[in-house]
Amino acid sequence: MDLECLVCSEKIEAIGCGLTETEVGLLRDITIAVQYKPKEVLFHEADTQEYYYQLTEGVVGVYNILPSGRRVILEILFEGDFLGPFGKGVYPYSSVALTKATLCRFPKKQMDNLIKISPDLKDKLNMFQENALNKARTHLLGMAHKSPLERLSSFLLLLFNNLYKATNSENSFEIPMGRQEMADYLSLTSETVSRAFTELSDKQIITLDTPSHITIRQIDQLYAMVCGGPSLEDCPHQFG
Amino acid sequence: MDLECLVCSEKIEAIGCGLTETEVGLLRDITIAVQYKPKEVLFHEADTQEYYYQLTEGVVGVYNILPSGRRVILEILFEGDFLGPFGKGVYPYSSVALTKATLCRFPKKQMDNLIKISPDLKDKLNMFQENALNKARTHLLGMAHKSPLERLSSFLLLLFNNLYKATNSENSFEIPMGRQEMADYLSLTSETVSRAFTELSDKQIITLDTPSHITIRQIDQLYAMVCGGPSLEDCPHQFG
DNA sequence: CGCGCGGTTGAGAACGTTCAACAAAAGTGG
DNA sequence: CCACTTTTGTTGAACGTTCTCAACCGCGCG
Repeated sequence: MDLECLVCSEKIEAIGCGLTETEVGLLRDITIAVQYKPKEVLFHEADTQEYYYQLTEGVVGVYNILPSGRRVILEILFEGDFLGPFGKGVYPYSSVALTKATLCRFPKKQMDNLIKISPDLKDKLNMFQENALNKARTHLLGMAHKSPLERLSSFLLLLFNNLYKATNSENSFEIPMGRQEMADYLSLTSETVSRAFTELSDKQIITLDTPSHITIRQIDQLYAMVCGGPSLEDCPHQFG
Repeated sequence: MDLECLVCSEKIEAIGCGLTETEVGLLRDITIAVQYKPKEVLFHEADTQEYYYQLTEGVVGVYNILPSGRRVILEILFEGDFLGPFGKGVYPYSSVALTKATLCRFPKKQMDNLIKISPDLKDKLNMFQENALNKARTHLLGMAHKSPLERLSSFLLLLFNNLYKATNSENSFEIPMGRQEMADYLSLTSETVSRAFTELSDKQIITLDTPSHITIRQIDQLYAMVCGGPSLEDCPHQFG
């Protein structure tokens, strides 16, 4: 997974995004790769924006804290996903590394200037935004009138399709977060998530080797849980 | 409410969106205003895209039907909101008029061509997309771990802020849809929505003159229901 | 070795849904 | 314009499910 970020990639240099060599060089100079440990916060809601990020390795979550004190994880980001731009001024949400994560960090000010002069760069960022909109709508759909089992099933498929589909033939992988984080993403409690895991396990649909190492035994059953049909094609709205 | 659509407005001609007089003229020729009655469908999910729309009057909903047969209303559109572009190919959701509605209808093909040559037009549409993303995230936040009372309260404030805030001093207005539609938007049953209405009524926070004519008696209580504080400022994430 | 954290499991309470009856409003036809 | 029919909204009781609170387990770490 040697993913290169927007500015590191050869491609962006090749097509240029309408930027001169000098400009790309400038951006490259001020852009660094940053590393985070699990549960480290990248930025806080309502802080003034300083950076945009692109995730090159690991999994990152974006969340708000409700007045009640509850945390809602709005979106989960995977490799290649982009964080920003976010309207003007301050961050509209907080961001936390769910696993060890590597990101390319772009200073907002300079990036904004480059966006202004490069239509291609702007297009690229709009693509990311469109992607974010699709993810948000899909998630909304996934939360509406769904049981914990359905929610967890669709979540596991989301992980599987985004992280591990190509990598191994065993259909077994490490879940990149804890029960509470899944609960905050799925609008459940951690106990209910736990019960849903044992239920999927009892039904022989998955196996849990450890709480976070999972093997999918009947992926068709997982799809059926979510969509009614046994494969991805039966899910008109799910998984991008 | 004499809102003019993207192509009808003087502004777009003035700044030109990078288009020539001829091009704007062309677009205007092929763009017509269309009217819908309540519950009329503008387009169906999975149909091939033919048109984009901009809502100039009324309220429109966007929805998907789940495999279970349940309808989920993903977004509610108000005056000025734009429908499209939606990725490539087919509509990703259906769209229905909730009230009598007037929209400007743009043929997709020609519109796409104009987008290609006009950066300003593209920017405008990206603004709409950003707006849609914010709405989706706000809605997601509003559904997470919320009671029917909280959901209905935030929904009523959404309506109030989008439709009636400036228009009258009485804080009384017509709800532009039925109980079932609100239920589908709030992920509840129509019975639960009904109960939530009577509860707000019992608490003297609202008055229901008819099922759809509402007067907000204590708007601070409505805000408190949603955010904890008594005014819009206490809601960091709500209502745009 | 024992403490602490994350995860699992259980019992009870709280809440929303379901099903059903009823009431009110809107639409239809004489 | 009124009576009839249909649709929409309200209310009640029973049920099922998730949350809450609490105990317990297992693993890792000091």
